[in-house]
Amino acid sequence: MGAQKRYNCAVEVTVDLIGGKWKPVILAQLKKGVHRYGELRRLMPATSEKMLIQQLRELEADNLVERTVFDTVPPQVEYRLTEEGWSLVPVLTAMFEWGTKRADRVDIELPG
Amino acid sequence: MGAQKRYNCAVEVTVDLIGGKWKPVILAQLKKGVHRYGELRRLMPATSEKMLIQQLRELEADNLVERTVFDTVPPQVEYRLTEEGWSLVPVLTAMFEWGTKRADRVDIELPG
DNA sequence: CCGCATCCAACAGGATACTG
DNA sequence: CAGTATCCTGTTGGATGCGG
Repeated sequence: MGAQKRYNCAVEVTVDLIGGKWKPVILAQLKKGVHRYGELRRLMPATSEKMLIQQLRELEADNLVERTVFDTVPPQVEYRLTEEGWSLVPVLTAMFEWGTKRADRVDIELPG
Repeated sequence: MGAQKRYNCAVEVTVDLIGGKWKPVILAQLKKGVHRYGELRRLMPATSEKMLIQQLRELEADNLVERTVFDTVPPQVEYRLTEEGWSLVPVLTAMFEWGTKRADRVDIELPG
């Protein structure tokens, strides 16, 4: 176990886990609260189904997100942050706040 | 001006600018101080010349990094954060600290 | 020393159609 | 509702060699 990969900087570890286009966005949404699959889809309309489910699976494998299935009809699946996921909040918050300020400076429109 | 692209979340703006495998690492290195090109290469041995120069150019174009050329023999080029780049420090710090703790939890070795 | 040019492999990501 | 399966494309990233 451990030591499968070589990192020269702690930042690389973080990038390896939450890098990519969508993971930070998914986590930021889940930071606001538990969400069903369909809710996430609506919150992230630019993401394809494939990417969303794929990234969710990877986040689950890395123990950052927890998936709960309710055996109902119709099916219901909830996603929430794990404790490890919650530990990412400072990163997510910093990214959200910087993005907000940058959007303001460069005149980018953001919803809400 | 502005409004070239559609974002549904402020986090997407940040990912768009400092996403990818190397930009956060480059910025984290420059946060520690001004560095020459060769120094960055040694600090990031896993990066190819092509990627390093390419990412530096993009960071420069986005006004996060400033490039200074000294007309000497041999040539000397310094890279430093711009004011806009410095505004990213909370993000970089959060990523560094989370990576450090995660490495500790999962038993990953980090230099220094 | 600080790059650029070229070629190539791998993977992240997107479009579409289908299923329990 | 919550996914799967398949196919396809663009970007990321690596290797190598050359140039001011």
